Amino acid sequence: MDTTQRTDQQRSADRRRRELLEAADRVVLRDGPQASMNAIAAEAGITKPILYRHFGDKGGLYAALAKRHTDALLASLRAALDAPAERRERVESTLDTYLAAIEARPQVYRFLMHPAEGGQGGDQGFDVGKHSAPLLRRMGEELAQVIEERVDLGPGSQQLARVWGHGIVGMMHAAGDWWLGERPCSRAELVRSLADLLWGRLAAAGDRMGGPGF
Amino acid sequence: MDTTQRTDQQRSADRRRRELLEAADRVVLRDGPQASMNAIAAEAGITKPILYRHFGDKGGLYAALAKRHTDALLASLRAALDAPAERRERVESTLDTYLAAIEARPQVYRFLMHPAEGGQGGDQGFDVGKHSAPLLRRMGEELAQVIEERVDLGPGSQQLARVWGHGIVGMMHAAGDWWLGERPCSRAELVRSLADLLWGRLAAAGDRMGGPGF
DNA sequence: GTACGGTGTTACTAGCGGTAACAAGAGTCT
DNA sequence: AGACTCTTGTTACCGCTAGTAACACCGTAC
Repeated sequence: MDTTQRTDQQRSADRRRRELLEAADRVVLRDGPQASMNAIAAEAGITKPILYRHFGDKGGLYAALAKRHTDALLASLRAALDAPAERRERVESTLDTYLAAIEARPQVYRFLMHPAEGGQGGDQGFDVGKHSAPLLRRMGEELAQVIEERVDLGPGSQQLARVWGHGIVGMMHAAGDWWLGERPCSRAELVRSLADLLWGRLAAAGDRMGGPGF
Repeated sequence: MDTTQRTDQQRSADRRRRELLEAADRVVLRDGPQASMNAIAAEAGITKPILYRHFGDKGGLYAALAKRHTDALLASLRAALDAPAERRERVESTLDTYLAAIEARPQVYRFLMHPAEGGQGGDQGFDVGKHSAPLLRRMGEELAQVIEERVDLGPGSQQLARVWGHGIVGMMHAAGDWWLGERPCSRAELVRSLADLLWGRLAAAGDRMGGPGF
């Protein structure tokens, strides 16, 4: 009686929540990250207070929205990361997966990473500053875990793996961001270049002028 | 007559501008990145429209503010980057310079990188999203130029250098951000770990379980 | 019937970025 | 002297935002 009622209501609420998130998604993808709560509510065919009842505040809505995309992206990355292949191949495949994702849906990516970039109007966009870090952090921790599991780094391996995880994710992120804006080369070339960097080609290359003393 | 007059006025305007920027700096460092134009104007002892006459809009003020810090940081980095030392030493020194800077003035750093992170109030903070990229971009391009000048990368070196420049800067940034938040190790250890990563230790390390086939 | 929990609305607050309109001082030209 | 202009400063406003309070409706349980 009470239980079935409750579950029914809960289900209904969950479905509604999903609908609202999808509406928010549409608006954000259309209007850019500075989409207002009013606009999202209108797109969902309702008014603001309902949105606030479901998500608390704008940050809550954003967090829910970001979690969806982040989870999806992380799942893809995990697949590439855990593939039964050689390390170099796995690294390249992971890089490529990430870059393909941001290439395929740049607006989603920009929304997750850069709060209010597009649009000429006011700048009260989503306060993604508080949340973009968590995305990068999650990716960094995930990668760190995989590194620690699969690579033999000797003593201090856990700490080293975490540094590397966050570092590599940052490299991927920044390079991808720059590449997405300028498109100076193909995705494959970018992947190769980054993998080369991780493979120590910087250390292996010779100096261009004079000796190391100058 | 006209010229001296003009230069006088220009000088006065420049001085005023600098005063305003210093006031803005104080407010941003005190109130966090969500400092309002009103608050900055009040700190400077004036009212909003003057601020707008000097900087156009909030983005302009932020850009001016960011340029000061960015220029200072870039100058330090250039010094470390151009030092007459071996490559590994130069890399470590540059990493350390950057990390020391963000360690010494985390509030400035957070302001430059993360728009509205602190504070519990409204989220109409500085719209740094539009401008944090430029900082990373500038660092990336700078590093790319140094790499291209000093490292012999064979054909396609320019493009490779740019990819690496942005990638390394991103690595430094993300790792530094994470490190600043968690402080899991000393600065020196972090520097060493990152340099090791760039030196190909990831590629050189052995697998932990099974062969590369699993 | 009536009380109730959920869904929805309208109407509002407080604060933001940004601007128009106006006032006052200082130097300049006639 | 008086009018003209330029800079510096103000007050008062606009339109927008996030977020909230208060009220209305509707199906169900007793």
